Amino acid sequence: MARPADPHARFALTSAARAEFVKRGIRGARIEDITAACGLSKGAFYLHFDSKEALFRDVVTALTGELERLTEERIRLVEGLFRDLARSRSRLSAADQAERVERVFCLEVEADERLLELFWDNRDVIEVLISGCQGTEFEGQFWRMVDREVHRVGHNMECLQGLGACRPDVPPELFGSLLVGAYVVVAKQLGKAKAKPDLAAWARSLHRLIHEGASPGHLTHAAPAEGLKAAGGVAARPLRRSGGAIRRNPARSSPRNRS
Amino acid sequence: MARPADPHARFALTSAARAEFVKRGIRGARIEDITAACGLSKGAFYLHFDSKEALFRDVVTALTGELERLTEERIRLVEGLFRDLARSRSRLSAADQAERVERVFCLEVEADERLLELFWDNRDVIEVLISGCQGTEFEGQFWRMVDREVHRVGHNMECLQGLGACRPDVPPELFGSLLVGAYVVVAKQLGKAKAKPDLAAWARSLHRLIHEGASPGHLTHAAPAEGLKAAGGVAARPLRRSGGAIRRNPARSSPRNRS
DNA sequence: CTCGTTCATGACCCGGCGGTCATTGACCTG
DNA sequence: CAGGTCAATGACCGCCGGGTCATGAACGAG
Repeated sequence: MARPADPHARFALTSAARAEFVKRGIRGARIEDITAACGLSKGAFYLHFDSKEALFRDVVTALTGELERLTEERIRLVEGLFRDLARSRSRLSAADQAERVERVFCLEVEADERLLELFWDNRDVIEVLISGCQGTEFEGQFWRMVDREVHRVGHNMECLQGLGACRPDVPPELFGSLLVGAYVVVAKQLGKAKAKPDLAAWARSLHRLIHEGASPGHLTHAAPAEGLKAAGGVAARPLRRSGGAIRRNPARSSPRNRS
Repeated sequence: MARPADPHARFALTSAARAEFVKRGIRGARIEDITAACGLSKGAFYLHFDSKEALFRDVVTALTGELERLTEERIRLVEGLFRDLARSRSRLSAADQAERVERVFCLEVEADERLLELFWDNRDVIEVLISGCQGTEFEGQFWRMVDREVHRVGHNMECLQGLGACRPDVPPELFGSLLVGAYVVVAKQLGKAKAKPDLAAWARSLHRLIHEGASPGHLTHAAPAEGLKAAGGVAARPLRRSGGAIRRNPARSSPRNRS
């Protein structure tokens, strides 16, 4: 009947807690600091949450849920395309096959763009998952996700190898470590970034670089792979209409901090 | 005069502390657990160290010192080669230039092999620096090193771009994030690894992959870059005599843990 | 206005751990 | 063997911070 609870309290506590977790980690954060930051008392905290960990669990669950959604979606799309390719492999012209393979790359890039947006919106939580959750139930969760992703990327590349759309002399997991590693580094950098970098351009550049390699002369080799039986198009201009993907705002793409 | 100190105590304490730090982080580790693990009392700890942090500082200083030595050595060698190249750029034949550029890659790979050995020997310390030092003076140290490395690699690639030995349409720092990111991921994986993976093969494969890209057909393009004035050789068989670098023991190269 | 309900407070309790120090006894010297 | 030194011990102290709960006050219903 009486005394309606402050409707902003829960949100205020969550925000303050996130900031405090970033600063001191989950174990290092003091509940009194969190409540003081939003003008409440320690007791008020326990009206809304059972513990620091419970609060963070809420936050992290929202993130992982969204993450899982994105991942399922991307797997659904890519696997569909792979099945499609495998089924009609003999019937499709080389050019058609190449076009489908390119669609895989586009899907991956687009999915990664969405992923990076999510990273940006939750960069504080990610920071905590990476560096600030020792001794809690969340310890290791980030790196388990990393392992999963390394594996997923590896699986994808294995499929592409089977289709002759990817060099077969590289262990698939190496692609995973490479790609995911880059994402780990930016994810960590986002935590310190002042302004939001152009994440989409970054993702496009990255995929293109991995695909084509660092050596110059990538614009000239239209030579076919043996696996795809003279597909050719994959190597040429692979990602999107791709135009200015790489080398759009070079400085902004990976923000540095400190001198 | 009397009662000589146990000569093994310091080492035993350090070892036990490292294990405990990995398990619980620096703040989470209890001094009594450390001393109990080597059959000593809490007081004994303070005979040898001022605090947990002081102990870990010793350990970490040894590692960073070695790291710095390796890095200085690699910079000295690579910069020397770059100066050499820049000075004699017009006088050298295209083939000679390409040969020098390839030497840069070899140097980098060899330096990375030594780096990975160091990672392996100190995988416990690295684990702590990554995940277990929140709230201590070591917080962020790992990621500062990562940033430095990203920058260093970026600088290298910038030099190579200037020489036409690296595609110029990629922001240099992107190479850094890519390469260093992969190292971060393995460094973390080493912490959980049961057996020592073939780190040298891994480093060779990685550099080669970044250089040549994932697309098939990398064996065929001998097309020249404009910067190096028809150098060509860089793209062909770039790293070492390279033979079986990639695809030697594919499963072992990036150890997985858990199912 | 009165009363009951729920929110909110912060003093308090308590367990855990870093760090200390009086005491013990192992070991060396003479 | 006696005396002296110093490594080693572990009981103890004090602080810190998570969690509780008696108390008070804000609010709505009647």
